[in-house]
Amino acid sequence: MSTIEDVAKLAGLSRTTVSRVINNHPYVSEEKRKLVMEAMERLGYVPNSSARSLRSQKTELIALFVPRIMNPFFSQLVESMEIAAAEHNYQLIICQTRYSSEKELNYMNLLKTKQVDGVILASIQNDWEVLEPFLDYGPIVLCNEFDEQANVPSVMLDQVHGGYIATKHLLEQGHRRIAYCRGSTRSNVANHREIGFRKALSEYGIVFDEQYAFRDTLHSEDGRRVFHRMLSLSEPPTAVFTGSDEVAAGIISEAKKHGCKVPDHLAVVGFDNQAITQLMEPTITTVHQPVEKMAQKALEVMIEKIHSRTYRQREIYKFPLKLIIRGSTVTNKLAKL
Amino acid sequence: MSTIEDVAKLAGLSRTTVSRVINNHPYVSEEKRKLVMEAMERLGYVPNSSARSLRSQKTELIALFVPRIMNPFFSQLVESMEIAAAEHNYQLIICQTRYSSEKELNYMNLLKTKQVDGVILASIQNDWEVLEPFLDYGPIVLCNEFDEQANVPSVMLDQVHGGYIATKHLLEQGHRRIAYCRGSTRSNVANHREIGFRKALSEYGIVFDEQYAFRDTLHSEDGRRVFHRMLSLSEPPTAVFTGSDEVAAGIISEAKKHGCKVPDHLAVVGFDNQAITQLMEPTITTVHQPVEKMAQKALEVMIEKIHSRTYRQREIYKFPLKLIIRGSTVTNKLAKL
DNA sequence: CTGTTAGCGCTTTCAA
DNA sequence: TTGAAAGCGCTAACAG
Repeated sequence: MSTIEDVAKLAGLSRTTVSRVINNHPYVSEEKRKLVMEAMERLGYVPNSSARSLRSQKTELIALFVPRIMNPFFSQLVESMEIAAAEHNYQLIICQTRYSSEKELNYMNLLKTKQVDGVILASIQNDWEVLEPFLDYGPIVLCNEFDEQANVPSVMLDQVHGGYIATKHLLEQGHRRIAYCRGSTRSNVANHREIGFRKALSEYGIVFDEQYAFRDTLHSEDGRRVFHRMLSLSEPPTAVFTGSDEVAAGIISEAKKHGCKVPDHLAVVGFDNQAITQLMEPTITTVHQPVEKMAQKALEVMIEKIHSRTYRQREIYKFPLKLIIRGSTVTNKLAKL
Repeated sequence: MSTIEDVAKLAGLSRTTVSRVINNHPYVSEEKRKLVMEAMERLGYVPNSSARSLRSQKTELIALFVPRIMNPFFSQLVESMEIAAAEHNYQLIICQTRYSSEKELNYMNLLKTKQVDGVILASIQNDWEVLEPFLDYGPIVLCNEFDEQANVPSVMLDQVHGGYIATKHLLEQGHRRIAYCRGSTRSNVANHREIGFRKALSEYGIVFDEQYAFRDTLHSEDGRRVFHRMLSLSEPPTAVFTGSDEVAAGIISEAKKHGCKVPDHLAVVGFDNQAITQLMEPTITTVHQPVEKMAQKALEVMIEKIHSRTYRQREIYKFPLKLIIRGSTVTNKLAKL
């Protein structure tokens, strides 16, 4: 394991000069540069990153917080973020909070102990006042999630609009009794979608009926459960807006199993535009989210913050969502038009 | 940003004593320990991890190489591995090779530069002789993947058996013209499955017909493509064994679209037991892989290697696979028995 | 253009 | 049971 000292000796120069070559500093003669390069080559020298970090107070590491990776939305976010990070010579440390505020808080220590240069939160499990003090130690950027109180940059999607266009689509198809499935109760993403949902309803003079609301639906199994609960209502809904394609797929699968036709008896809208939407029968109407763009932007903003060292500034970057109409809300004939 | 020095001063003690308290060393009087704890508390002190790493030559970081995260199999692997790592107080750095040997090689420098304590390869893009020299810098453990040449631990699944039981199941259903879809051409995982596939065929006296082989099938779109290519054969297969549930789902979706009944006209076996297998209609017969167990074991082995510092030792840990029979290979009536 | 020197914050001998 | 001091490998004033 050779050090900068070894290289310096072999090249017959000082550590400083070697360091200058490594970091592409100016004021090194071409001659000495060559000497250093050769010595590095001969020794198979690579700078020790702990030493570098200690000295420069930079780790080139960013922590990304997600509830869990298996959720396809977050898989995609992690994938896009890792690619973006690599392009900027940063590495990504993955932290799964598993929806636990305790775990989240624990992972926040990565910032305090200087293990990472910054934290990107794609999920928030604690109140902002709990997280805020960590800004003393490094930048925090919100990605996908959003918090009213947070005095940091947020890169997000227009979830209000997402909820709105999905619901409006169902209303335009003539539906009036529309059920609503959302994920985590504390997420602002879900809150915003609900606002859009209600806005569309109210434009059609419909008052939202709480019996049609289902909270904490995350997986296909939840969808199956919801289907049965909807059926058991005195006036079952004719359409349902869900917060995820998996839930939508669960509802559709269970509906078909019980002879309930989609979309004729029950129209279903998903969210995320995952692969499954094109594999189910009928294919699933859904809302496409520009995850890749969001991830890239969040990473750029993070890097900018790391350099500028101004962490407590609220900035909002919002990307649009797009409704993709497929078979689960319109009959095949129409879908093919 | 307080340092160990600040704590020492406030407590009226030496850095050494503070360090002893931090690291739970013996020979610290209860009285001084309290003093130190209080001082740390008052200052909100947390040890700087770069300094620690530099001094102790440990980062508590492990790099996990995967081709890409979006693939549900690897999502699950990453998820399980992160949980296992967290339990052992290690963090995971994610490296997506995107099937590129160059990117893989580039990421290997994390080991050389001491940014991580070890590398877990869940995918191999370079010949072993290229990777081997990195063992001078730290441990490498193979997880899921396997290489004949590699003189390091491998934690793997019995893919030969997986290919065998899946194929045997199809043979038992009476199929004789069985097509075969596999993923990446250089993966040993796929090679092993193919060995199992051929073994089952030969037990039934069938010589594998290369026209039934489809390579590099990864996504549902590939499945759709394969379906059409199978149809165009003079003697189309009556069953197909695939290397992934996504490909299987693509085949099934396309088959249904063209009035081909599954499993009556075409039986399909997937691999991975992903969520989609229970959502498709028919549900998909597949092979379950104990990903979580494998991930845990790989992590344990890695930690053991980090401590023992003996990296060049071949050890094989193999976990069994299980066939899960569903609707895509047996008619509904039978499936319900 | 190059070298000397002083740390970054921590752990660990060694001596008391 | 405690502390002084050395040094992990690197970068960046500063001086020349």
